[in-house]
Amino acid sequence: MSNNANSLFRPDLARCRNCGVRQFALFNNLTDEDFKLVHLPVEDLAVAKRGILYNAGDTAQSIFTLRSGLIKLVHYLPDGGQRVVRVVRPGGTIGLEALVSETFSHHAEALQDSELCRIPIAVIEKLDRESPRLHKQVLNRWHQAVVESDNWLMQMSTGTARERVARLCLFLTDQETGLCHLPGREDIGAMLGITTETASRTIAEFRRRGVIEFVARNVFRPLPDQVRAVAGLEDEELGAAE
Amino acid sequence: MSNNANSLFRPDLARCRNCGVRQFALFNNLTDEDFKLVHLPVEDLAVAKRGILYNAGDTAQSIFTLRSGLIKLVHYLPDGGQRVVRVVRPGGTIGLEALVSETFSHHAEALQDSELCRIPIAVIEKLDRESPRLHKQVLNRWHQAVVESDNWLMQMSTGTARERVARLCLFLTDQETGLCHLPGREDIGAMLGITTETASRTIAEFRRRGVIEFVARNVFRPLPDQVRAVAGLEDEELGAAE
DNA sequence: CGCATCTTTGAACTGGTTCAAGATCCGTGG
DNA sequence: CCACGGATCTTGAACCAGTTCAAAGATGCG
Repeated sequence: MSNNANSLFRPDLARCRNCGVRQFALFNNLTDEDFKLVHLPVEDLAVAKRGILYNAGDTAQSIFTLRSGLIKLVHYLPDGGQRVVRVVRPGGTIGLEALVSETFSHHAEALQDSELCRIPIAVIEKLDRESPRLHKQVLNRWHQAVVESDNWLMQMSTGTARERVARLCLFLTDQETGLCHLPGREDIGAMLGITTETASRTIAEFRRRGVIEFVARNVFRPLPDQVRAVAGLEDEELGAAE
Repeated sequence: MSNNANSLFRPDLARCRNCGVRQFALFNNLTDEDFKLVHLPVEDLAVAKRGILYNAGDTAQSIFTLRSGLIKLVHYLPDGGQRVVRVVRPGGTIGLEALVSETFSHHAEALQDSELCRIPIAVIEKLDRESPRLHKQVLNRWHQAVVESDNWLMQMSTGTARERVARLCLFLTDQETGLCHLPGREDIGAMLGITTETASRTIAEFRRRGVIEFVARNVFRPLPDQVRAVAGLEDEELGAAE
């Protein structure tokens, strides 16, 4: 909320060009020309695990790019339960609806400690008008959101509990380390449309059958072939955004 | 594919302004100014029930606005089964991905005889560049797609079979007539992630319990309060897009 | 009329839920 | 440093919604 123009936040977009977050970052392919157009502040922002980025209905004046961590977008059900509608990984864009709506339409909560960039919609709107490149980027982002939404439905709401958990493992596996940080069982339930008990049991079974190896609390090393087999896909790619 | 500039299709966008499809139509709030920018053909297009609008992977050179009927967007599963990812009602936009991708990413098939407008992406891109109004519209449409995708997940992939079928009834009920045209049981299954048998049984049960009244083959009159009660919502609105 | 397709219904089976009791983890304060 | 208490995770057993397999009606079309 507070628009502190103080030293806490790195100003300007200059840094964006060298952003560690590869192709994904919203501003990745802008020219110097483009950057000259903007002098509005882009804030660095950290959200701790379990922290709320925003709630549904909050007035929306910024969109966010996720640099590291993991954010879940949630709808609360009439009965008080929750359903995870999508999970955003580093490089993803969060809260695009700010560009067309007064308020956010989900609850955005961190599943892991996360770092983000908060970009005021004024910046986007200006660039959107004046830089064809960014304009295309924005449309792309939106497309991305639809694609991910559809995939989420396919992957996480279709098939047996075993298949879903396996797909979630693949989705959450870091290509670099080959490790998979699972969220709490309750979150898993809300993502897959199953109960926490079933989530727990299924994971236990995977461990017994050697589909995944225990590494640390809620951290596992999936055996790729095994997991894929259980997930019911043999060739499809999953995980790599884009 | 064939760009017949012959008499078969109404040219120009002049008609769009008076389009029967109310607020929803993509070009609803353009000015005369805007319209003057375009002279490219907008084709009328009819697709019969079970007809294919496009397949996943088809080269995408147009987007579509649905004037009447009902279109399902489908993903085929590795095992040959299908999953309905979204259903578009009159006023909705189909194939937006054409604006950012070479190809369509779903299969689009008519659940009922449907009438659409095919709009070449060149038209959209031109207007998008030159008319801020349409530009906003396009973003809005994209937002709409995400919202509908999320809702679809919530409504059709959450809760018991009874709840899902009830929600589908509400979704498909025409406010004008109060009637609900249900698609084939197999389609219902693919929409709700249940088997055709369960779909059939559930509908039969609804009939017995007087939740819906039989009108004609696959046409029912839902008792609104009853259905809502079963759907597990008492106050929420469902159905009215926007 | 006759064949193909779709829908309904039945009955056995099963994956997942539910409810309940332990086990494990973790922060807190003594 | 350890012991306590709350939260989360695991496991068990009974139950039930939904699946599966199979067969009998409908419906529509040439």
